[in-house]
Amino acid sequence: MDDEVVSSKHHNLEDIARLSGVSRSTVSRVINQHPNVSEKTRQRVLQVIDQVDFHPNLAARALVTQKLNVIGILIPHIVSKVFSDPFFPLLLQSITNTANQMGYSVTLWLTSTEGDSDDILGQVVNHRLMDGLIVASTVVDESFIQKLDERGKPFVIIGSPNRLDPHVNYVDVENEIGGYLLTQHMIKQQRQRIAHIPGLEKLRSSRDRQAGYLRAIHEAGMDAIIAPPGNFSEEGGYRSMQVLLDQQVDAVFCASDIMAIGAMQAIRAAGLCMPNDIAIGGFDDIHQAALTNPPLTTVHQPILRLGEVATEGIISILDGRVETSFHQILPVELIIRQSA
Amino acid sequence: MDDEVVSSKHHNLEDIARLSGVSRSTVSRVINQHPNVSEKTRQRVLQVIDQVDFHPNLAARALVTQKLNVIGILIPHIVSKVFSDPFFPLLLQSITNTANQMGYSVTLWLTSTEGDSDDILGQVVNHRLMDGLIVASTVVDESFIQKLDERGKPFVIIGSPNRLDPHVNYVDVENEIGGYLLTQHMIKQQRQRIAHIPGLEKLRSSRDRQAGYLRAIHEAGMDAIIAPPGNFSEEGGYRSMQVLLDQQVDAVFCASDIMAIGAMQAIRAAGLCMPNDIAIGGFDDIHQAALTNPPLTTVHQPILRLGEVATEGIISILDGRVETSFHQILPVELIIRQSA
DNA sequence: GTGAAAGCGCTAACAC
DNA sequence: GTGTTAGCGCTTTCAC
Repeated sequence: MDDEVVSSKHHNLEDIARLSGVSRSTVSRVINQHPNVSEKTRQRVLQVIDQVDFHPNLAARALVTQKLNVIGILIPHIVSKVFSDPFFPLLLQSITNTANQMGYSVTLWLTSTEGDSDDILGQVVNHRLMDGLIVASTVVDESFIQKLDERGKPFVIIGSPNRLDPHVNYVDVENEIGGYLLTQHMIKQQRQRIAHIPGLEKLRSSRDRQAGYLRAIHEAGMDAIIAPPGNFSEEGGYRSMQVLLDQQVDAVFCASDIMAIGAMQAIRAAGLCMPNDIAIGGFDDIHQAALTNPPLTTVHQPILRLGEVATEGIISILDGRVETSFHQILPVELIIRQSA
Repeated sequence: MDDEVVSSKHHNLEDIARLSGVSRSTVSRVINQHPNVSEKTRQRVLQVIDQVDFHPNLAARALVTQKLNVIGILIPHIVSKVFSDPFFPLLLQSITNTANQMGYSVTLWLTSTEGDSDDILGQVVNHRLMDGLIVASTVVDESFIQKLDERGKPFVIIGSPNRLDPHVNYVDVENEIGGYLLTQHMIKQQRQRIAHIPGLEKLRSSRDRQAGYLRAIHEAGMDAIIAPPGNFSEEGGYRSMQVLLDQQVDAVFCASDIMAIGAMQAIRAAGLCMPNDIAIGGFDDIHQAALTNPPLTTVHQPILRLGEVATEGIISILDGRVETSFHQILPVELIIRQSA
């Protein structure tokens, strides 16, 4: 009857308790590192746990603690398109790594912003298998943010929300300053007609970069030249640049490196030379930016750090280590290479 | 005492039962669509559920059913590097979309294959908040597969495992055939010195594509010319191509489109013309392949379908609708454009 | 420092 | 067709 049956089923606290000659509660205390356990019993229990390779049932724990140690990442985008930009992959990587290191696992939600999105957003908001949420990029409409709020599910936004609600948590980079710095750099280089290729009208990050461009242009008393948005894609950058080629520009600030790469192709296709005929600048400082010909002058944004800060932020909130809302704006840096 | 208290806490089955004047079990039956409920009570209960916006606690359900409706995706890579290729983003998208549609959510694990990987792999294997796992790409060593097996956690591999175990589930594409078709196409075009740029030695998909290349070359009685592996990166393709430029090749089959794009840059930088001087072919048929100059001849692989099949596969297993192991090899297609 | 017992919210076997 | 009841595996008072 006291067989040492090695069943294929998972062990539970009761098993460990029996095998180490203590009660369930004591085993629980050991696992949760409660102080009130004698060193001797702790060792004995730990040894049994190790021996049978026991891992507690997290669903059962969640049922009583009301906490799963799971965060969600929501990317509300037609991702196949956006993923041609390394921004999201890098973000995913830093979020999952940071979360895993802090003992959290990560649930991924990729939704398009159109069509059946309501269903999926509802699915996300009401999903009971997450403690909190990181929302990456803010094409999300206000109603979604409000739904999250009503559900009482903590969340942090990467990128600033369109309407700045003081109690909404977010992490962002200095988009406006980045646009300003790069444009200013072009002005200092005596460029006469400096154009801008925006990303996506409805994205705040895109609008902020454009605002920085405009500030520098106006400070210098120059005329703004704004191309059609390039949708943050290589082809988009190519097409927007084609439009600009008719307008005798001698410098272009693109709202992303990927668009800058597209624009460079258009410039080369037109038989023009960089940076002599046209200077070009990007934003992001993705890996490829250093490998273009000529190497791309751009604004570095700390993508990995963005994910880290967002993750640490949401986890602080979930662990109750932070009560106020937090807004963090990470610094950018002008990287001067040869394209401008 | 019978206050209609609208508390901010979550409702539970008991609440719904009370509000609709039935027992917990009946509510449970309604939610789980059991047949034995009268239409009248069903409607009443559904109305209450809708009214208070009730969503069952999945952790509690999991505790009794032993099933969470969660699958994990494991990508065992230094992802920042691999993600420059749109393969994984597309895969992620199709897996999450398919899973969500089937009522599953998806947990993401990105691990590097080096350093602390043991810890994370252990974390993944022992994580109790997943029913099954999709392992994307097989740099995973045998010991990991064995661990999964021991844990009894069902899994399916995308890409063939290095050692073909008949009871291991996997989904793959016709890598060998793709390599064969493209090489054969170059042979038909009278190319004399056809080289190959492999991806990553330890990846089976890479080796299979190379095997297809070799089969076609040998059938034609030609000499094989194998460049150093390009690591599936654009720079890698560039560098491998530089090596080939010294060897008077007139055609190159690259194991991925991204490497082909890098190779094209090297060819252009050498002042050579495509396809006249050198024909070039890729593998994947990523979006950018149609936009290169000249447009890239390549082998189309159904990436989205790969994710769908893998997801449907693991879910069939989890839902007990399939008892035998399954191996599916999806067809590829030669896409002839202008580069070869 | 340790154990007994209650209960988290749900499902399912069993009674009626 | 519906209600009662016994757990699923864990944490957490409360005794001792």
